[in-house]
Amino acid sequence: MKQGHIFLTVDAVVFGYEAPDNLLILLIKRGVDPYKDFWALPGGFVKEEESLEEGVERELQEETGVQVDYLEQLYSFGAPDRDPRARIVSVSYFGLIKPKGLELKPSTDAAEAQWFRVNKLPELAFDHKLIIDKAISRLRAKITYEPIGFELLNEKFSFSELENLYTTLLGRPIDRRNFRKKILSFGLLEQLDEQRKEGPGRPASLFKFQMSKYKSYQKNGLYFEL
Amino acid sequence: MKQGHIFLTVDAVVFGYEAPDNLLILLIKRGVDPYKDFWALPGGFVKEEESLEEGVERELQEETGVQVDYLEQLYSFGAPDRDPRARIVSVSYFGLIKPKGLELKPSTDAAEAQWFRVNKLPELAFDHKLIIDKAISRLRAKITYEPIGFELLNEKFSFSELENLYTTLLGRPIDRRNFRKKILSFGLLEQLDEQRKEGPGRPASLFKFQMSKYKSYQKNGLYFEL
DNA sequence: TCAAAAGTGTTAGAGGTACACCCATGG
DNA sequence: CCATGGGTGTACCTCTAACACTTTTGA
Repeated sequence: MKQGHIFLTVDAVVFGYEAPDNLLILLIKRGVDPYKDFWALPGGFVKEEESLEEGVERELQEETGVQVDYLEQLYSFGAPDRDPRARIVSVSYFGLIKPKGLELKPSTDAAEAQWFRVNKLPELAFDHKLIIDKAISRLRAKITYEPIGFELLNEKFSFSELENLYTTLLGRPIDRRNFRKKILSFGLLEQLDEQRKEGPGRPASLFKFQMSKYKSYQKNGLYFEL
Repeated sequence: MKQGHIFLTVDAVVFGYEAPDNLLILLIKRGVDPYKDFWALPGGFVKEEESLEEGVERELQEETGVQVDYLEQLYSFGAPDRDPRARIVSVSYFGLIKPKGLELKPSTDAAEAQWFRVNKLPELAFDHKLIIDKAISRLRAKITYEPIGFELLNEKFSFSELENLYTTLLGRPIDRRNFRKKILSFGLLEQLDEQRKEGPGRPASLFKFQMSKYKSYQKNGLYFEL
């Protein structure tokens, strides 16, 4: 089996959402060269017996203590010069995490782990900026045709939270009435007998996304679209 | 730099189209174990100094003699047991080729290279069936929102060729008038002063897809959609 | 009673979908 | 003149997009 020394890592772009308009990304501060003290995506080498997904989840757990609520493969980056040490190909993943999982408990590798606002990112190690840009595009595109936005909200949420999330992600205003109509027309939300009263104003009814219903609809060819 | 021995390959799912209703995939017959004499996707190990794309294109050239007209990354497959020899991660690519490039001239590795109809595929080596299924899904989805179908037709084509292609890929009938109206409404086709007369019937006007126009529209946020 | 956020319907226009006949050519 | 495939227009209906006032609560 011939092959030059090509190494394989996995990296994760994990998004969080902070009401009302902050999209967050989880980064770690590198403790070693190259790019010592630069911020970088969590990730690392895959173990020989674990799947790529298991590798990402393990690295995330080790470096930041978080567990994602949603994970999918994003893209593989393999430019020959992307890492100064050696030829390293990174299979990158795209993760989403609900607000209640946002606390960080870094343990092993990472000197620090921290959430950054997407529009206030620090300078990044390697080609991680490129990876993040791709992840943001994917997120923006994907929320218009798959109901993944719910993975950025807690299980119970109000319509205005959902609306703020979409406004933030799409970067443009949304008509509240049309939005509510459209979302409700999918029949995928369960309205709870519960309201949230915080701050001033009328209390908001809380809803729950019915994932199981979505999955069964999906098989029968239902489409979720904007 | 710790890491178990993980190897990296690239594989390509290359599609061709044969009028009026055959979608083709390019396969090679394996000359060595494991899976000796099974059909498999063209691909192989990446050289240390070449990019992943260069690797795919080189392997394709070596094994089948074809040059793709379109290439994009598909997905990376990395289940620990996908190759019986060792842990091998495959970064798979998705290629399209115009009809005039369909002739095969296998040269180095491959005992044979051959086009197969998608609905008459042989048993495949490794997890290549899985990769192909993913590629077909991607192709089906993508032709509805990006003008990649043109990469499966020669530069000059008639509307009925385009219509047959879409019918084949989508697996459902298309209304000729609505289809023509929609496609023309994008303003991306140039009608040539040329017709094709073959077989019986009225000669068909030929068209050309204006890629450069598409790319400049794209920057200004135009959408191509079904 | 005021401020703040939640909740609610209608209308005009655009776009999608369904549908059938004439045209140009070769044999 | 017949067979074969190419080319064309209209009407309905659905879905989208625009738009403003009332309700509920806490202070």
